[in-house]
Amino acid sequence: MIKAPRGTRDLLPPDTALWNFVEAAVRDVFRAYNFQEIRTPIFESTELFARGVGEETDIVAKEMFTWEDRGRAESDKGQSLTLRPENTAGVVRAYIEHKLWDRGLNKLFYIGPQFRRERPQKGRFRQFYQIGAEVIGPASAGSESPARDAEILELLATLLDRLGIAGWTLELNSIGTPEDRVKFNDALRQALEPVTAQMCSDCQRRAITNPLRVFDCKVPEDQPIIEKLPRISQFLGESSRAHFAEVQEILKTVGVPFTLNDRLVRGLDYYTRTAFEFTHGALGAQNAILGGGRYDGLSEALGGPAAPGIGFAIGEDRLVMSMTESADSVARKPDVYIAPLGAGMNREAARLARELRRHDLVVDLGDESFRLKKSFEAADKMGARYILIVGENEVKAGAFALKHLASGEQNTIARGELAHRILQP
RNA sequence: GUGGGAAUAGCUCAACUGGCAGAGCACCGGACUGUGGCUCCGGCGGUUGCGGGUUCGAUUCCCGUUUCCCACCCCA
Repeated sequence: MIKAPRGTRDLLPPDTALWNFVEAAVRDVFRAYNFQEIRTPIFESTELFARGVGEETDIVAKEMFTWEDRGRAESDKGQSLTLRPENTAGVVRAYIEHKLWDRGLNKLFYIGPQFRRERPQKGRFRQFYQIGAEVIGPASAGSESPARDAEILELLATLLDRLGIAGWTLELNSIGTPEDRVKFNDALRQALEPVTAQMCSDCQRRAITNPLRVFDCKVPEDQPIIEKLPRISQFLGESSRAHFAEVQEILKTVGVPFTLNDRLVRGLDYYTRTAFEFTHGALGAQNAILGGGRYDGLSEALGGPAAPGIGFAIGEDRLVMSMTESADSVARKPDVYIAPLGAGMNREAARLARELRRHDLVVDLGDESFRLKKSFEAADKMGARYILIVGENEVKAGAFALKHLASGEQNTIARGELAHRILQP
């Protein structure tokens, strides 16, 4: 039997109803904040991710689905393409390619699949779905303002609350400008030098390759050492410090709770200043439900003009997992199930179904070969509100037996009255 | 990529130290000719993930492999 490839899965009904419910709510919230949708290709030049996300990141170094395209001619080498492992780089590429700075501040959102060649576990898939947004534009359009950071965070709090996700935590940090980070990195390396030997093997490796990641260490024995290391907050320049303070002030003003976490670092190279993560307890080790931050230098790194930006990506799979809403409760059930009874009744049923559907009713129907009992069982199973019996007697009389399944109340209703009657709750 | 656990009917799970592969739910039919849910009766459903090995005999033991789960790495 051919199965879905490792780390991929089918989303089946009724789960798809829950996904659509989430996406509809998301679109609704984005609309309120004047975000507009963007759709970028599902694969891009490998170079985009190498330059945008960073050669040294795990994502680029070992988690991409990459292949060599064929050239136009036999002799052409063809270019290296990659299934997108995230969507920010693609959006910024589109920003540059279509000169979107002419539109001032761009507030864009996307919903779609991303691909990473990781080992699957709970809440982690090789094809997973992200809901994300990017606010990007020239600084003159206000793209750099702490008001944008706060707006994004407030939007996210609104969205999670709206979806009924209880118990989320917003963790917030500023990782400064690249210049701030250079100073911090130097200090960190200096502080680590004498103590590295006492730390776990992972930390010894991190101390050399990416000292920031030492803060991710979960080994208990290392914690006292880590506690004494310098923090990024001590190295923030005046502008980063003021920017971060204002973000916090706005959040307090609008009443979005957050906790400062100066050990929060982001894995992608393009992040600057504000960095954040929303976590949820019900997700096991993959407790990050969404993450994001500022990327003021990304556009330039991709060969575009200066275009500060901030964005986030929600793991839709994880978001759905942390919801308490059941898929069944959000699925729209048929208003009426039509039961044709006896030879020739499929035609009458089809005519009635067409009429009722024009009134925006959800209509399903059986088959004239079904015994009535079977039609009732089918109507019950799909959760229909009414069953409408279409037999010879009804057609002759021009009035039909309409039964409310929950109450058992049954009436004979004239054809012209049916839609009106069913529309009532 | 590293370490550990698991895989038996559509789903959730049984099957003693190796001895005829089962239950509940679901599905189909009947009891009940045009009236459902409840009940009762019957039926369908399996290469025990896949491939090898040991054995008279393997769901059970061994090896390999695939997938899932848990953790690490990292991230959404």
